[in-house]
Amino acid sequence: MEIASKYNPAEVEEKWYQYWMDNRLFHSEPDDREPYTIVIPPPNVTGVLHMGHMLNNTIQDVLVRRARMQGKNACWVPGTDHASIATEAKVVTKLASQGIKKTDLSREEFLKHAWEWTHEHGGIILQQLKKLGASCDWDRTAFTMDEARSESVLRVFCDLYEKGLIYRGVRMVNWDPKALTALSDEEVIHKEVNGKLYYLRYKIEGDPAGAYAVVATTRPETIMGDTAMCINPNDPKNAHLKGKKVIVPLIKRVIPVIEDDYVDIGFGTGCLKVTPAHDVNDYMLGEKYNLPAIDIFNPDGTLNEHGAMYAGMDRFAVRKQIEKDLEAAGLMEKTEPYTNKVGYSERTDVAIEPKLSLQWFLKMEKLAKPAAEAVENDTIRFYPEKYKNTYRHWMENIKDWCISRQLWWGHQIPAYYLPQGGYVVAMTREEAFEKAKKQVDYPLTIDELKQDEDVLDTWFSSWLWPISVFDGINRPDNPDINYYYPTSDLVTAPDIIFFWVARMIMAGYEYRNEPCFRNVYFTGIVRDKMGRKMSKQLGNSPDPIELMDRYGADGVRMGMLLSSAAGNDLLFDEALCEQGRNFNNKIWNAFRLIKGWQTDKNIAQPEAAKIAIDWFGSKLSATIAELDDLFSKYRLSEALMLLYKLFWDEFSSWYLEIIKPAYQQPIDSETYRMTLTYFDALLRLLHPFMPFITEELWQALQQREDGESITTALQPKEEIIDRDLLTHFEQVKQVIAGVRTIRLEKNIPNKETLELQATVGHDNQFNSIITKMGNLSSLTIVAEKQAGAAGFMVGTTEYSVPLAEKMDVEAALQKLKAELEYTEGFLLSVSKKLSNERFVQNAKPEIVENERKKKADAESKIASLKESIAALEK
RNA sequence: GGGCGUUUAGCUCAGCUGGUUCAGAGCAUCUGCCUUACAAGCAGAGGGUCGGCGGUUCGAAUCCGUCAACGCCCACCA
Repeated sequence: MEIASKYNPAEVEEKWYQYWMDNRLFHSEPDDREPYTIVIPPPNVTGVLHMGHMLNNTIQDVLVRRARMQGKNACWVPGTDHASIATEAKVVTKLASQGIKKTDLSREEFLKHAWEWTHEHGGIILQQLKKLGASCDWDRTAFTMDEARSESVLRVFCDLYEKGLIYRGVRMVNWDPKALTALSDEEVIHKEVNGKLYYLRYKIEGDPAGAYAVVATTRPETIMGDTAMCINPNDPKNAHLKGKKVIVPLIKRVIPVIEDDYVDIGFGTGCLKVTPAHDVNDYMLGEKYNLPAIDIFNPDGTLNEHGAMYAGMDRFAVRKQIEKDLEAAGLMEKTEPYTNKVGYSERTDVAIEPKLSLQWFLKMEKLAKPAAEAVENDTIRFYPEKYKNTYRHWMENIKDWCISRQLWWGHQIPAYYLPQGGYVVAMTREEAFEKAKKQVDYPLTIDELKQDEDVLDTWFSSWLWPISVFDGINRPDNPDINYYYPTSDLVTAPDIIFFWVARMIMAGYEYRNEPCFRNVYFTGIVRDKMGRKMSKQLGNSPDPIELMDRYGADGVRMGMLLSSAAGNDLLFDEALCEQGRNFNNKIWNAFRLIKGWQTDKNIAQPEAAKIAIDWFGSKLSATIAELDDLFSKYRLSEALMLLYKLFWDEFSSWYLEIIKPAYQQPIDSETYRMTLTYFDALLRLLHPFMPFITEELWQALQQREDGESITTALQPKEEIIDRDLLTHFEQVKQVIAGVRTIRLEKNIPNKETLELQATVGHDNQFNSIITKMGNLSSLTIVAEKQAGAAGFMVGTTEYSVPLAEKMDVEAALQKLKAELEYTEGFLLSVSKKLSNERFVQNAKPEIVENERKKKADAESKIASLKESIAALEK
């Protein structure tokens, strides 16, 4: 059978994914085995795969596949998120393109469109994950708005309400004038903006001279909402304003001057305009001094009737216009350039408007306590650990969570308002009706109940995810939740540590009284190789699907993993995928070589092969031990690199080359058998990283049973490690490299055999290997180095290759002298150390001993170098 | 304004509790090879005063201080 010299991923990937599905290899049911559970960070239901998903899901798949191959009952639950605000925005845009305005639709009509959109685009991303090789249990696919998850959300809302943790109230919230909804603090991104500081003149009421106070503000358009001016009581320069009233420019409303030491004497003029409806601090002052709050904005950021002559204009247009008007009226003292931080909506990227509104909130303090402790005492571990600090800081300063959104796409808040005021909270309208009847003493029909129009924040469903995917909220004692929960690892990006991770931990303790996962692996952000964040606008984000077409899923997976330590940003470079692809090809060709050999039972096993088998066995075991350690620390890219080197350098370049029979010659069956065993083990070790090629070759390696798969084969175990052998073998490699270097330097073709002479200290037991790999005609021990031979040293043993042609004595001398000089310098520093009494006294004995050995070795090396030099100089 | 983190070879990064894993890896570079598994390859080689300065110590990439650059998170100074 002819095998192509290049691996073609396209031919095998789909085939094996189908095979895995057909044999339900990723499906999990509770049993006696130890569970290993991961819940996917659910991507937006209408999203498409981007590089961040690639990284994140590759890591999860590596962990899941490895756990599965360790004999654990591995369960990776996939699913999608309804992404309330993002999806609603997409639907609104799509409708707009068809000439339909959201406001023209009823809630039901809009939701119909949204569901259509969801069904049309939903699940694309899950199909893309299959291409990546994600070994999810697709039978368990969940959606944050499917029936079970929705019921969970409502149940939790009712429960927290009953517990008194959810309340409704008027608060200053972050208002998104584009999405027309309130946002949580976490959804606001502060950006530095270049603006102006405007100095406005507020005339003092009744002052005959027309004196005025000057107020510095960044938002002159809000003066119509001013209900006071505030000064610091200890500010001498504004003392004359005490007890006075001032007149708001343009609209000429009279407002009092109040005093509070919140005001910074040094900022601006020390006078602060107070607009309780549009600034968080002003709101607090308003509360304190009982000031009226005048809301001058419509929800969309235009000015309402309180905006007087600016009514109907957009807030930013008003800012420009009012500047001119104030100047014209002589009420603008001056403006100066000023940079300040402005909050922007994470989703719509418009400036947030602080707005007083009636919203639902969740009290966080009680929920946060066990969640904070769990991370602090390492019940839940973060990788990398530095995020513990970030987490702690947030938890200690946690504020109540605004959970209501003025949107339609989401879980509608299960609060029902009574016709004559008041409300009840219940799972269903029917239940609400029952409750309501008991509360009122007037006749009530079920239709008179009006359900709250708002929906819940998306994260209010996501925070239940590790529990709700196993239906642990609705049925808290079902076999799935009892078996799979707590989940094992969570793999996610650090930017949602507060949105999601922290809140999941809270929900976990509140509803299961247990951590929701044991370990959290934070991935970095995928950037381009120039370090820029990948974005659609920059167009620097490659299409993952296209990448996989080009390099194979395994190649891309490897590319992602090669440079991504936990928590480190990944500078994505296609060259890494190329490296991944090349590695696939290397494995493929090693397979071709092995498969091409004919065995012959009658050939005796060569000594070199026998030694190589022993050596590689130890090397393999040592690597497995190291691999286990790396995995326990979640150092995945190092783990992969370790295997890469094991396969490429140790197995291909050394082991295979040593055992390789001469061209078209058969191999002895014992060596062949062991080689297949090793290859099988290597494939299993590599499988979590590169699932497709390893399955393809594992199946081709020998006859497998129907439905058998490497995905459920066990990881190879560590066996005996002969450290001595490993050390010796490294010296053998050096000897061979020495011979090869001489070949290269002297321009001797590989085909030509060489003689190698070794002085005392050479270990004869590896001669068969050295002879084969160095293509030697003889390897002899000599008492003294022959003059005119090219040489090198390994440890304290000197090797030389007598050459027929005349060698370049000068060059050889120079090389030897340089080495002598270096070694003498080295000896000097070691001797110095040893003659230092304090070192000998203070350092650990084994270290001193080591220094003595270094000294002895250096001395012997110097002696032999001097001899060689003397011989040459004769 | 607070807090955290990073700085080691051209690039991306390892170097745990100070001393034989101490100056490393992969990629890139250079040299020689189309040697019938693989040129997407083979063999070999070069390359860093471990960000600067100061300190502790017999000994510092490693500990302490300080400065600098960069990055991230949090924060209501208009």
